[in-house]
Amino acid sequence: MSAKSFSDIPKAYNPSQVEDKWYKYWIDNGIFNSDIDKTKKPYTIAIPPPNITGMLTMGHILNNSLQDIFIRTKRMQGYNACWVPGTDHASIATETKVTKFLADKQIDKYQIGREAFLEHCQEWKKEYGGIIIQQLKKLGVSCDWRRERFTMDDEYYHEVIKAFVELYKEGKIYRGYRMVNWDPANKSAISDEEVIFKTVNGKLWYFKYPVMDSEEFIVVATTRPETMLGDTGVAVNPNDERYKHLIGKKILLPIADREIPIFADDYVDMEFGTGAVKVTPAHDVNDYDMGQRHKLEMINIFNDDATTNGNVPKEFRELDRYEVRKKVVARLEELGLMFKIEDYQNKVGYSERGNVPIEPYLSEQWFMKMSSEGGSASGGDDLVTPAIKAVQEGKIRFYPKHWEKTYFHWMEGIRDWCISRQLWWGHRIPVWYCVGDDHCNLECKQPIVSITPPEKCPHCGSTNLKQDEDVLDTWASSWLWAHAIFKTDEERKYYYPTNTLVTGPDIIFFWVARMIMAGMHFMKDIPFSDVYFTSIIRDQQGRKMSKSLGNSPDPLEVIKDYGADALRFTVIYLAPLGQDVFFSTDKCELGRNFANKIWNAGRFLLMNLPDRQAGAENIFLNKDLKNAHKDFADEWIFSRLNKTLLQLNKAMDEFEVNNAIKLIYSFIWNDFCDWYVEMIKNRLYADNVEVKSAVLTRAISIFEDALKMLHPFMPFITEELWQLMDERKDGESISTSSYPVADGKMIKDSADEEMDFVKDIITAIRNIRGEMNIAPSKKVNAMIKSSSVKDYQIEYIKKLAKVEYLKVDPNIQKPKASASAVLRGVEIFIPLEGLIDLEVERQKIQKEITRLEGSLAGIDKKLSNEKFVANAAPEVVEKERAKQKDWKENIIKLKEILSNLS
RNA sequence: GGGCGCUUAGCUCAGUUGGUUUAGAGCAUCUGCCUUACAAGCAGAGGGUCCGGGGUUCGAAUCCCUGAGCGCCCACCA
Repeated sequence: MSAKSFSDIPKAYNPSQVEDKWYKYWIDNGIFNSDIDKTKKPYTIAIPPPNITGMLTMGHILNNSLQDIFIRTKRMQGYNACWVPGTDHASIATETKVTKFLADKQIDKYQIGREAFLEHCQEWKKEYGGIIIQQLKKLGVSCDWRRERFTMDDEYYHEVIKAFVELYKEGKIYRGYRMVNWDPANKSAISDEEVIFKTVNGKLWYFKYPVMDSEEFIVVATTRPETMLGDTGVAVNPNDERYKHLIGKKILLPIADREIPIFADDYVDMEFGTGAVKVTPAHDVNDYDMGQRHKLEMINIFNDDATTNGNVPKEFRELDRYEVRKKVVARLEELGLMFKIEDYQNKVGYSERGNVPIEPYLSEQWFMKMSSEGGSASGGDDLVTPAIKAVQEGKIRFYPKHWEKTYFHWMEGIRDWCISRQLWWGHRIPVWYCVGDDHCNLECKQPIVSITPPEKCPHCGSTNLKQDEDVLDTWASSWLWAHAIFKTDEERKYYYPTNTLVTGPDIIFFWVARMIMAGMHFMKDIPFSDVYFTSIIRDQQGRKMSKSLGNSPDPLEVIKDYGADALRFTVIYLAPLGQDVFFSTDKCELGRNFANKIWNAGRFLLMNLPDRQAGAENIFLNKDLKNAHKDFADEWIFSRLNKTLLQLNKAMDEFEVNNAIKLIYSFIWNDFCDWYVEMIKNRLYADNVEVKSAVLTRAISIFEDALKMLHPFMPFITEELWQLMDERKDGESISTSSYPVADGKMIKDSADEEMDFVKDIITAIRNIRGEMNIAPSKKVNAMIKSSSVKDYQIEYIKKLAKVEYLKVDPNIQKPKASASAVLRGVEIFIPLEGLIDLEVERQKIQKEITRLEGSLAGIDKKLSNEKFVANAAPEVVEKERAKQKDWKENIIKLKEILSNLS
């Protein structure tokens, strides 16, 4: 780096010029790369792989900023930091998108067929799949890009298939004809977790079903009239007196003209509706269960797209389910069988991706067994038990902790996972069927499960084999992410388990829980030790930011306007652990302003360096002088620096990242800029050359430490300034510089105390100036009646409070027509002949006396309470006594001032 | 129907195992300033029944009970 001259450095920080330059520098110098290095401890993060359909959202910004903060901090602290990036093929999400994309071009997925469709998907992935990765780079994330993974890479694909075969052999994967959640838009089964329940305003229809051989009707209520075409029974509660006489009788189902039984089942709630339930075993989960219990006929009335099939009367066939609903209702009305219709609010399950109501649907699917028979309590050889234990035993910690409850609750009530999808984009299920020759026997019906395609049927020898058409649920591949991203055993041994997982609580079931299961099962170890659940980013109205609502600002635009550092800072600053965040773009001013503040602090230091500006005074840096010529201000800033570091480490250990950044913010802005920089100016502009060198060297050293502490949060500006602060070698970076280590010995209460005293005096004088509307450019004279103000403190007070002549003397007489303040046993007078309004001053002092007397009364009461003195900790009582004494003295002094005020 | 979280200044939030006391910060508001790092800034000021009601305690924003409001998750009520 060649030194820049001060005149090159603009007054306002301009991020766009800086960010791309340093990102390229980091990549070119391999700063983010990680390889096995047994001399170093690894610190590993596996990125939650964004979908290839994804665009960068504010959620990604928060999530990836956090990961980058963790990984950069550890990298600087000497760990072998490895952040593996990648993307998820997102089976159903991508297939939905590509299908729609093709449909817009009048291309039908089913017409072109599987192979052609998959080619389109690959093309689509090539075109759009990398966008989000490119966008992430703008944020400054320090991933090892050489390690980029995709869930359908060859090695990863193989890993997924291997896991399937393994689990099948262990009996943990099975095939079954079951009722599943059917997405008619995608014509595929989906898992329970992919069903989103929405409250909809619907109706409750009451039908009259005629009881056979009787004049009676039985009235049933339903939210889905169309399913009556598949009814095969009517259920009542066995204890329901109203219907007891009908149990065992039959009903002639209207329209379908089918005879169906009336039976009793405990499931029926007598209070709801009429207490009689129409039962459609093929299209409702509860009805299915009842159907099983009572051996009812199952009549499937729908095709895979939720249109009616041949099992309904002719005129009702091949119609959309909502069309049929209208027709059924109309017909029942015609027949005089409509009893009544009520408005009714109920919850309807929607397909997450298809965004249409799901249909409970009977079909042949693959399932993964989650807990052993009889629940998870009984055994250890299932997937769930070790995963529960890992969290229970604290091997995996959740932040915030309360998510553990949600996790346990779900894990304990877990049901088998439907992992097959009637889709094409994804990992095709490694199962083949013999579709045989003449000599085929019954055994040939057994599926052939194999990692590689079998050549022939092991039973009949036929080579006429057909692979299962289905692909796996996307989460049945991403659940292996934590280990499958590492290709060799050696790498797995070194990097696995990963350390911190940063993800949203919305995928705790989809992904986090299943990754834990996969880790415990396949690796016999946890996949990560800490899980940080991010906040949800909401807009100003409190709505979740989402693509569909269009209320999420484009992060790239925000980065363009405010800078990546400002965006990162703002999002982290606003996001406390476990709380939602209300974000709006203009809040980024917070981060931008902070960046500018740091920028100018750096500028100030740089402009005093001789080699940065021709003709500047000769202040040479001399690292040997870093601790020379220290006074209380220096002691204080070191004390503050080290205290901040300790608090920062603690906050980071507890994943309180927003507290961490607030600590840094406050140290840089309030301590360093507001006070320390102002205080060193006296010495910087004084005569002693060595003192000047010492002061500037020290200030720069402290500033560099602050830059390092800030670097994980705001990587670009800190790199830029760090590079400017000193001559750096080629390839050197703040990213790989050593992180400051806290030194408890540097924390000195005496320095803090002395500084507070001086600050209070300065603030009191500034306060008077403010109230008297004295321009900052105008100096005043001041007197301090005290014996405790030290000579060396006087220059600071004069400088920072803009005092021309400052007289300190324990025997000072208050001059007439002066404003005054009393604090810490010190009286301050500012003579303001002609400027002061005595009445206003009198009121001000009186107000202060009243306030102090109020406080004093409280403390008097407290201290005269024997129980307090007896029970409270001695140091607390001591503190109260000290306060009491201090306030009493102040009151006396103020009263004296008041009486002499003329 | 269960579970979880939240409620503190106009807004967004801090507030450690109860005790620096006058409950803090940023934004917003008001006042004065282009003071030679920074107007994206500096120096000041005002602004609060800590959601309501009980209780424990010498002492509660903080712990317990209870009520209200908001948000989220889970659950098969036709």
